[in-house]
Amino acid sequence: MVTYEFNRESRLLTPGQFQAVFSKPLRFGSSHITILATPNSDNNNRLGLAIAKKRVKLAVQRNRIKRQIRESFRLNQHNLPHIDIVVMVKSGTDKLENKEINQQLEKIWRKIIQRHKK
RNA sequence: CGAGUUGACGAGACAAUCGCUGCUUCAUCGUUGUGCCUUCGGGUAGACAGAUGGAGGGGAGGAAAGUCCGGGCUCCAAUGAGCAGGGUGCCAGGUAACACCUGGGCGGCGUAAGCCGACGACAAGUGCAGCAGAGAGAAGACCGCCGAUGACCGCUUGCGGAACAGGUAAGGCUGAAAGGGUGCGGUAAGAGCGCACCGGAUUGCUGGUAACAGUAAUUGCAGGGUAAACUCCACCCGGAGCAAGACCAAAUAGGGUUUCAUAUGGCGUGGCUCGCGUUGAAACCGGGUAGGUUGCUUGAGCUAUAGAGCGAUUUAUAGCCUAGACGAAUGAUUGUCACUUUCUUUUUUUGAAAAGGAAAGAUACAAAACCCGGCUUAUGUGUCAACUCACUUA
Repeated sequence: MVTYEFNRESRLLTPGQFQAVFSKPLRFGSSHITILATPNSDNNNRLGLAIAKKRVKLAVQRNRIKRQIRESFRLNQHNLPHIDIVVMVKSGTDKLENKEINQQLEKIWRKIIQRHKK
């Protein structure tokens, strides 16, 4: 079933859920973005964002990056296996344009899908 | 038309597709909660929760920022007063309050519109001031001026000389600052020594609510600066914050009460005895973690009209509801237009300007986190209004 929805069930909400991902992650990365992933027991993919104030200083830039990640996740989630994901960001990401962020994310989604098939 | 000042408004627009989050409404479901009925088996309802789907409508700012002031609200503590500590500081008004705003005064800047100012007191006590300079606080003879008077030398015996005693703050030098300023008189030279004007101080009068201003008389001038130095004076201030606070409340562990069961008991240690340790079931109660709900947006609110006031502001009436998220929504992509920058073409041309085309552009600063009133800082730029100066024309 192809869905483009993104509601509260598609998000990591509590510190416990975040800890579960941090404790035994599979790492995927690109030059500016790191993704931690763990298989989950639900029928959903769930997304969590960890955009540190230390890495991206302005609130406006943090919001922009979060929205780009969410949008990309929303459009690609039907291809992914059932996993929990935490996206982290490195310094300098606020200098990237929306298109560049998207390209990096799509690369990572492909990596995850390949890994899953094996 | 050019240069500028002040104030107000705006903060890209529209469309398509895919989404996020509240609200309203419609349809369907109803195995759950809930309501009603009950012969306690269940039946029934669709008001409210809930689920699914559809439709409509709302969804960041002028600074949301910095968290620098002031309040509301909440809890804690409270009878008042004082001390400590902190804050404010020309006057009057506005306000819930303020360090804010308005009007006024004074001082400074600007040709002007206008802008800027912690702008009480050195009276009491204590402190601070490098270098330079003769002297830095009831000052000071370094250069200079004088040498009338007294002493000295010369003689023409009342004049000259020299500069010893001494006089002198007008001039020079030093410094951020040298003990009122300018002019005339005066004098040996000078000096508020005398006078005129200006300034200051004291006292009175006039105007003003006041800050203050004006004016008259008196007084030769009253002994510097610094209080974002301690200090003094006047006034103000209890503490902590929405992670405040209120409510519901799992799982696991533990607490209390009651009832039942029962103790020469059971279990553990141990070969056994003694000894030591430990204790079953049910109901109820309170505390309370995770989590959830609330606080949470109707408010010192906004708009219009009328009245009061120079104004800040305020009064009355009418209308309106305008974000409430919580690992944190308000978006993404594409297209057209607008805007900015760059390049280029044509026309007129001294420079340059106008029109057209193309390319590029997270389109300035920056995003709510309980809510208001301010301040400060950031901000590509656009529109409008009032005013000032200069130039041209009449």
